[in-house]
Amino acid sequence: MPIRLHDSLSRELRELRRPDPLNPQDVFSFYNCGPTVYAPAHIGNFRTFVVNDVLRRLLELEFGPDKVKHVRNLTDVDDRTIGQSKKEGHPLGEITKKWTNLFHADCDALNCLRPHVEPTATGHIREQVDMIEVLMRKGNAYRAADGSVYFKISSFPGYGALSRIKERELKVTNSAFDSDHKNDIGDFALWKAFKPEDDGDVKWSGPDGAAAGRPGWHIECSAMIKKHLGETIDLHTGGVDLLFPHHENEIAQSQCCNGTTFARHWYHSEHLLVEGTTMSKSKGNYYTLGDLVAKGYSPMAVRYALLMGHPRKQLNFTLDTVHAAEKALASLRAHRAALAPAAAVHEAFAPVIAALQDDLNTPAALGALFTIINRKEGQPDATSFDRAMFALGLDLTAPTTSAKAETPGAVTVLAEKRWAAKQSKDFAAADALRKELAAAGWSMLDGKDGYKLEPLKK
RNA sequence: GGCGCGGUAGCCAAGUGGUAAGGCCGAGGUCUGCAAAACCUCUAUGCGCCGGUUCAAUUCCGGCCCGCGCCUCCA
Repeated sequence: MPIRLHDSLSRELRELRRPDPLNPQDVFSFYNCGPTVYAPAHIGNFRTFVVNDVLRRLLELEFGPDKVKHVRNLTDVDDRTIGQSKKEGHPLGEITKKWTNLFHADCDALNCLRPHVEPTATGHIREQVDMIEVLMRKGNAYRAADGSVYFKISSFPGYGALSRIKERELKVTNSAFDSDHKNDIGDFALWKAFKPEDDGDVKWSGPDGAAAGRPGWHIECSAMIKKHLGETIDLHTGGVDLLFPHHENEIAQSQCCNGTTFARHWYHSEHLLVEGTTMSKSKGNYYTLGDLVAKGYSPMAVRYALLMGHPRKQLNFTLDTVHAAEKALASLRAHRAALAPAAAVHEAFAPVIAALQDDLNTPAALGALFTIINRKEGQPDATSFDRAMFALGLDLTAPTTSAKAETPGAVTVLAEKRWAAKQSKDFAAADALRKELAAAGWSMLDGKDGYKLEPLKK
């Protein structure tokens, strides 16, 4: 069954290209815009990366693990990274390394497969400069008075196709425009001239005829895609917010530079909302993975929660959502353990994969999963179940409560006392101690030969 | 103002021109000193509102109301 995916450019459901099975060199090229490493990524960011991870897994299942090349970049130089570097008083490279490490740890905890290549903007300055020089030679870019280089959108007739920018009335506040050096409000920076007051010591020598400085944001993706995946790629993805201007600008740069179609297929995942609105620190609804883990939720439950909504619809994330996810996951673990190796029904969980192949319908896939599990007749096969788990990226062996909070000594004392009371059948005392533990925020789970302590949720 | 998306049970959320998946919560039950877990059963005569098309609409069309996102560097 082919994978059908919504294409942001044509706005239609289209089949993904299948690599030529007769040509071993032919692989499906997949680029996913990655994070800017200047702060911890929040769960909204991770929604996009988790959705893309499901896509990656689906592509591997469908085409074969060696027939997919997945590239995701790290933006390690821009206003925000430089700003953070100045704020913390550490070199840019040190700052971006720190946040890259956390990003990787979070991705691992969320069971996201590592991309095959994870290029950085600072690692590809030469490639970016090369492209800018080509664009200048071809008349698609010009040098501004301060030595910056801008892309001239009027030189690219196809500009705006992705975002339908021409049909918009730009809400223009001219203040930003006036302080710039561009000829047209829509022109964007390919190369930004060095400004000592803003940029600290971050600069590279620029394209011929331009000042020293650093690349603009959009060019990095164009350059890294060209280097690692080629001039035309099969699939380019990201969050909806990247549609304009980022992806629009990438198309303009790449197509003017290379003279070829940039991406055959575009896919954008929608935003995550928290308690019905966008995340922001001031609203107190801004969550990182670490925040949720600190509240006692497991990363796998967060992943599950992020898959509970259709990727192309805004998903309203609440703590109840993660709680529901945690419970659902526990149920899946129990069912997996009960599956017999010898199965009566093979490929029982194929509908789960089918739902994903139909425009990455993750909530329908999860629904199908439980529908099959709840069926009374027939014993489904574990192999098929595991395949579905792989596609969704749900690792049922992952710890249920990660990074368990330290148990306070006083709580341990109470627990020991209660266990002793229980062993001596003094149930009244045991119950009283259970209440004390609950008051302290802990729950005691009795086992046959011992107990476990868990912090109460929320 | 422009572009786009959405309004389905207490919460989250699929879906279909023929009468509403699934998860959570809740209720009842089995089991267990208690709790937890597990298992069983139940939980939307209705899918924002008003019209229209149709034998039949939550699903198509029109209008209205409400919410959300984007509109130059935010996944």
